[in-house]
Amino acid sequence: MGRAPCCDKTKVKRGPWSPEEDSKLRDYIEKYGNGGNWISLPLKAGLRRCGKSCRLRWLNYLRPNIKHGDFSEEEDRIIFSLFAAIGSRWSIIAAHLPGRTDNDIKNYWNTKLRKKLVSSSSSHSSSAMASTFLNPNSQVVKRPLTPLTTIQPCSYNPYVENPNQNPTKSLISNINGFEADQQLFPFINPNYPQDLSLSDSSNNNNNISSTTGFLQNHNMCDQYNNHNSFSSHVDGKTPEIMLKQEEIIMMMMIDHHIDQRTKGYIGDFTQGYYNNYINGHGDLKQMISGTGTNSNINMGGSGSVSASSSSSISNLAENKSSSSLLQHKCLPYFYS
DNA sequence: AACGGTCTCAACCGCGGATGG
DNA sequence: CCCATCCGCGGTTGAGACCGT
Repeated sequence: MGRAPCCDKTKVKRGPWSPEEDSKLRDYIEKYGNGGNWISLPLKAGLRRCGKSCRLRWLNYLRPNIKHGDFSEEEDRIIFSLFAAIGSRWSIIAAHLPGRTDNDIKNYWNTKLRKKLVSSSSSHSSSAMASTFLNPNSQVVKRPLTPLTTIQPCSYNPYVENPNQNPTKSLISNINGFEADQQLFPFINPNYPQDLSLSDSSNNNNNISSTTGFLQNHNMCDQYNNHNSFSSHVDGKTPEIMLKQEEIIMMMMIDHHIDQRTKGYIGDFTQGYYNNYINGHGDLKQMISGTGTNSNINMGGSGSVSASSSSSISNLAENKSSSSLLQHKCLPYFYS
């Protein structure tokens, strides 16, 4: 039994909005707002439309200060950075781009940016990132593997948003206890040379990028920010944005970890956590055992977190293979 | 000019979460 | 605590525009 429809589809108009309908909706909202209820708005405004359709039309098209047209290179960089950090959370990404809607950004990513990414990555020795991921024994990885046996403090947190740009919405504020854990996410290489060229002296915190809000000493995001994204490395061989397998896994684990936090699990992000996670994901295990590169991973600590109620594990239980997780969280980097 | 393939993007769909009775 | 309702989100669709032959 499916969910009841939000309105009677036979009694509402669908498809493109006419100028008259736009005018009615704009006039009504400018006078009365949405009255806290989109469902009843169409009736009050004299529109034969579904409330959800009105909401969408207003948010994506009619609302003031909507920016249409081409995206700037700076906007591209911000989208790349945020997508790398948080994936397809379009509404959060949109919050960093004044005037842009989540729908716009989603469309832009799907039609333009992803292709840009593919064409750039494919210019590196036949899609370096794809081959790195899909063929674990690939020799494309030039950067030494991160020594994960050493826990290094890491200030990167993909869920931190620039407090200067977006004071209203911060995921971190909703995830109790998460702040402390960011120091336990060592999926960056702390020894990798940092490029702080975008440090903004006008910013009170010189470690925060004025454009993206990401802390400057995060390898991955800063390499998006500080270079022409996906351009050739100086040595002409190593795409700087390349993710290592353990970085990918760590990103997935972080997502998993946050999911657990939101469900009230408060265990540490540790060796035990890592082992539980990997053991719960057969394909990851296979990927790792196939390479041997991560066999000495040691997350430090001794605590452990049950993985049995995470959304990731639930996905497995529902026979959504963890490849779908890979697809969601990782493959956007590797489309070829 | 005609046609077919591709691209774009506004709009729709359905789900999960939040909220309030 | 349960249930109904609404909101907001991300994924998907499809009509029209565009492009190449």
